[in-house]
Amino acid sequence: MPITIATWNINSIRPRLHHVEQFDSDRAPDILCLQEIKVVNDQFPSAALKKMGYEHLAINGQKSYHGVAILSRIPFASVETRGFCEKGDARHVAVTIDTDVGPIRIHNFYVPAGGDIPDPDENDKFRHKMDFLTEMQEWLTGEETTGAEILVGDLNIAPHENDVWNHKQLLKVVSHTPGEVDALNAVQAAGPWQDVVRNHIPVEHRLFSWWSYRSKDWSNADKGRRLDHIWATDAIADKVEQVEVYRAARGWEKPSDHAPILAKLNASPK
Amino acid sequence: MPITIATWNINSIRPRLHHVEQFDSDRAPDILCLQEIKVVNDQFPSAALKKMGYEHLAINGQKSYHGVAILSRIPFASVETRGFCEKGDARHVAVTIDTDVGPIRIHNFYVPAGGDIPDPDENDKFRHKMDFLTEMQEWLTGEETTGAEILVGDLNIAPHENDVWNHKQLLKVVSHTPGEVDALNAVQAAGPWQDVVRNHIPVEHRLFSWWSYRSKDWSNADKGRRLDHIWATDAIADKVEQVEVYRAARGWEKPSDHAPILAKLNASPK
DNA sequence: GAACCCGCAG
DNA sequence: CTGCGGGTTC
Repeated sequence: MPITIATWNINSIRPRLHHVEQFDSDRAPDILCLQEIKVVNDQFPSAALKKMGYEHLAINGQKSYHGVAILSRIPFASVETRGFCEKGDARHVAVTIDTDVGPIRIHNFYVPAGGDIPDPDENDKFRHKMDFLTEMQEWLTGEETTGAEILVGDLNIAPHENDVWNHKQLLKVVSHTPGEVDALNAVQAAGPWQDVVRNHIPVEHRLFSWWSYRSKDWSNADKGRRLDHIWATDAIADKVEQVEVYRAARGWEKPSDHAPILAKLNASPK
Repeated sequence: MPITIATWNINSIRPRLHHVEQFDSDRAPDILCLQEIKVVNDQFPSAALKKMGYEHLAINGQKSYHGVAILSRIPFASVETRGFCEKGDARHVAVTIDTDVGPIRIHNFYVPAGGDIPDPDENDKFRHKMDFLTEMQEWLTGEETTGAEILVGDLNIAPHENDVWNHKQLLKVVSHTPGEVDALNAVQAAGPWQDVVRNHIPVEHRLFSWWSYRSKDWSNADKGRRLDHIWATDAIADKVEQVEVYRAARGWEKPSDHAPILAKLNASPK
């Protein structure tokens, strides 16, 4: 029995609970990592999600902004959260599950968006994004040695040319600047982690996970970016059998601006 | 073919367009007078309403607050709006239609709510309400001599004992104070106008058109007030065959706090 | 309780 | 464009 892991920036859980239900009934992931839940833990709709079959919840919530959660049908052996940049922002939660190929740790990240101007001196939000990536890289260095790890989330960076609808035009736009891409690559090298989505859908193909609310005919115009990622350490990367961007969710009524991404892992809960 | 005229404080047209559709499919009034549309004319959903059969629209809109409109299946011979209290508030629109009993002018009013404290010295909003009623009375004096007129709207006053759920308790509450009732009676005498709703449903019976959002079990508790009215001049009052408060609308999802009121007029468009 | 605005953030 | 929060009005 494979384990399906999904990641989705839900852009607030409260007006989107029904979207989670729909996604669950369409794809039924075993583990669903959410970002931007925008609620404190007490207001998270835990009861409804447990009813849906997600009996195990790891929530790192926050009022109004950010906030991450991991919903799971599989019990957690452990749960941890980490603060970054001494900010008190809820941007990380991790769980460990026990499987027939050993324990697997799953990190769920929400990297700061970074504001409009890609200059740390002019823009505190961009500085925060870059600092966050540095701290992430330092913390995660040598993860591979601890075993099988998955890292998912809204990393707010589209690294490859075909991760954006127009490479040239976006080189100066926050999310696709060379500085950000370098920083993201440094994080990736720290594990080292493999970009398992791109292992299955090579960089020759365009692939997006986010489309701005501002673009009317989003699907036809397709001015998207791949901001959401699923990574795995070498120890587990070749167990990923299949990946999917569930683009349909972007077309639902009052959607999140992000689509969920899924990875099917050849491993069984133990 | 009788003409059905309805009045409804819709509490913002934008989140309530579907309610108008439902009301139209349930009762199909020929003329629907709305108050508190809360949009400027350009943002009024004219296209959708025309599609619904209301090909003739007289809109006096305003950003955020107030705003009135008359939707009609019957063409207008003329349209007019009037400002009150030199405030620039959009609280009045009138149309004239041609019928087999001659032209009929229909006034649509949204009288100021008046705030919390029923004292013009302490409360500018209450002063504005009282001034508005005085100006209304002066302007409308002798309407009867000009022929057949209908006056509808949210007048924000419940004149009779059985127009509120508890007469004694509401004597000091804005909407049912003796001062307001006197002022409303003075307006009514100015036409003179007949309260055609009370012609058909005598004052011995309780009758409400508004229930606060705050009261949970609104229908059972029934702590309502009759703030919405349909009046007619002597020339036309006896042509009113039937009236109804369409209470069902208050029970719909995300409703207005007001229910629509209808009057069936024994006259035909010409 | 439910609209509106505004400012902030994505 | 769409979310949240805080202030205001009805």
